[in-house]
Amino acid sequence: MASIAQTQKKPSRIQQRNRLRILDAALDVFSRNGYRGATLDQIAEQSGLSKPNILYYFDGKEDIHVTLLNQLMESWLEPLEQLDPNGEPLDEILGYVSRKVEMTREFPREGRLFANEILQGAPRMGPHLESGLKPLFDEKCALIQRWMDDGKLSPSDPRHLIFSIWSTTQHYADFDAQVRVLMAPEKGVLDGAGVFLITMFRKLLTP
Amino acid sequence: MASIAQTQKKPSRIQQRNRLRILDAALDVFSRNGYRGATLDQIAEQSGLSKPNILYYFDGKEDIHVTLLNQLMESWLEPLEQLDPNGEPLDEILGYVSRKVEMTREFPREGRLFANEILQGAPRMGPHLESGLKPLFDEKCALIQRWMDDGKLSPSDPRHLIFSIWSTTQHYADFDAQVRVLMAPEKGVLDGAGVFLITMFRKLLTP
DNA sequence: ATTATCTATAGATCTATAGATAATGC
DNA sequence: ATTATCTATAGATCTATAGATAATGC
Repeated sequence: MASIAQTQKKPSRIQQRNRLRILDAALDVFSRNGYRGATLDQIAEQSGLSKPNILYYFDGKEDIHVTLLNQLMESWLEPLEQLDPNGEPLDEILGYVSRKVEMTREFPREGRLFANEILQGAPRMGPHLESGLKPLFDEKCALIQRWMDDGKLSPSDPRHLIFSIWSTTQHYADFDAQVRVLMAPEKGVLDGAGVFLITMFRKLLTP
Repeated sequence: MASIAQTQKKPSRIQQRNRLRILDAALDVFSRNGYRGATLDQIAEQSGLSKPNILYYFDGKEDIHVTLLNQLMESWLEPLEQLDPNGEPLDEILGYVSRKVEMTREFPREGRLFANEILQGAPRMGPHLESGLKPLFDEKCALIQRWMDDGKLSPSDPRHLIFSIWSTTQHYADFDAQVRVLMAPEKGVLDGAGVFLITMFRKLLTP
């Protein structure tokens, strides 16, 4: 019962592979059922490992969850970080919208994991939001405000602008069950969404 | 142990009051923790009734949850129903946006309850979405499409338009924990949001 | 020798019920 | 008499650990 979780030898090949399998299975389970709705049994079955074996790789259910959230934060900030102060303002914002739509397409589970966490009041992510997201958010809001002051973008509140980009794009992952019912058997929902959203934000921001 | 839940005598005064207390407490608990994250203990404490007493009024945890979701569906459809085919198109849509912002302000718990349910794949609400929401959604999409065809509104996809109204307004309730971190100690966040969203949708839809 | 996995089970948490007792309305 | 509430606990579900065994790398 030499748990590896708290020691830090270099991880073996098997170890790396199994940790990845567990995290991938856990992402499925946590994003679909929320933290408390998820069970180690589900993660075990989904990953093909036994329950005790999972606890050999991680200190416990919470450890798995926290590991996922930490990874998530990084990939969540990245698209916003790419907003380039030296780029053409309208292109920069519309590019950001595009990237968010693509992330919704590629990482719907991550989006739902995040939504679950925030919906429950961000019990495990609160500090990360303060230390990681807040400074970046403030910086990019200031940048957008400058663009607006310079007349490069039609003026509005940058904070609500960013919120509306986040909410409209994430909607297609987070409320997927509802979108599916309402859009019937259609394919390419996200393509349509992308076109719509680019148009909307272009109209909003063109000076 | 004469449970009242499955019989249908006319409810006494005490009974009505206690059922309301339970439902109000349950709305708190379910909306904050999700279905599986909520416990009867929490609902009992929050409502001031004992756990067995709660099960005297309801058949079980699921019964309470389903009762809440049923009530929710009605109040959720109402603002959309009010879209008036005989009204001035732009005013109608912007009025709808306004009503949704107000609902976010007044019923944040209901919004989060709904978000939780959809996020988990709508296990208990799927049929309701099909039978209740879908027909109304289709009808109003057709109405908006007519307005666009008549040149009263700038053309775009009515379905994505409605999704974007839902997502931007609900965001302030569902992601409240995040909004709070980013908007710091500010008051009147929703007032600012309302102004922003009305402006955005006006620009999008003005022909 | 060390790393990885398994069986069995302890211990905590939760939903729900049994059965008795108190409160209320004719 | 009926309605409402309480105590006590059964039974299910879950996380986590103990302790033994199998697989792997020098």
